[in-house]
Amino acid sequence: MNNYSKQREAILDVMKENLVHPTAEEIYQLVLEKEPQISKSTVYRNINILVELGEIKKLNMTIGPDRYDYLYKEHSHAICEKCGNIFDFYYNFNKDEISKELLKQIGNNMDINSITIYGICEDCKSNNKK
Amino acid sequence: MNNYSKQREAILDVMKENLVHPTAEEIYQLVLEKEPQISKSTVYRNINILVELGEIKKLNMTIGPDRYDYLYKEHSHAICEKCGNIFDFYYNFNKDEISKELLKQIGNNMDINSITIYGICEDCKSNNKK
DNA sequence: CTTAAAATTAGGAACCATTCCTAATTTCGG
DNA sequence: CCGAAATTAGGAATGGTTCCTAATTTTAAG
Repeated sequence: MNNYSKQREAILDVMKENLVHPTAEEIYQLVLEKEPQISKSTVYRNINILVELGEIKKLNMTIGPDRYDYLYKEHSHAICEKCGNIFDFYYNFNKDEISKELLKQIGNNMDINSITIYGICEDCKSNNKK
Repeated sequence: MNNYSKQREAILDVMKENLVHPTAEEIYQLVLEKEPQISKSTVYRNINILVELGEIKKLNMTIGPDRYDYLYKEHSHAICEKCGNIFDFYYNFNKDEISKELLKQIGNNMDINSITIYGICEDCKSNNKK
């Protein structure tokens, strides 16, 4: 099972130890502490491989660079479109019913990977300097 | 009310006429037909202004450049993380209950703007050349 | 109208995040 | 071991987007 390169292992370790939705750059900085010679392209390449393998999840941001999440436990995300803050939360979406609706409406039997809430957080509502 | 520049009007018109989730580049190409001298920076700047004003919505993609949607009617999106296809659909998410859960779990009274499903579409499941 | 201030523009440079390229190194299977 | 396959470091290249500037357009007031 452990047939990853040590660089890829180090990246996955960083993700497990930092459940804070880091950007690729932040992952790179953290991995540097374990593997000081690692290159940024290796980090990007392995992040993509880990996403492809389903080990980590890419979070699609409205602002700023993409972020990544280690899936220690199933959860959803609520993302503030103004400040980019990501909140983990649990909600029992009725995926079966949503799947059925999708099939009915779009004629496509999708596999649902995740459900994300986009909105405006409390701070951004009150700090509304516009 | 019509105190938009003609360039901004043209962009909004293009969005109303093309409910196909275009990228910024595609919007630029379409607007060129109406305003042949428009520059790409004007398109980007006005897209951002229209998003800020809530006239159009930015869709956060797992792959490829961001896409935009004119909100002719409230709907949700199901996005394929592999091919980037976007499907419009209607589902009566219980936003009040979700809001309450968010407040309880993350202690933040967010305004929910949209709920997006990320998954793998039927085609990408069967065309799985991996 | 005239005019000054404010907003917007075109065009291109700059920027940032990410991917691609290459030659060298490491890992894997037999 | 040994050859093939995978991975790496490092840097160049790319793509998408934002920023800068001087010129133009729009707006509001007189």
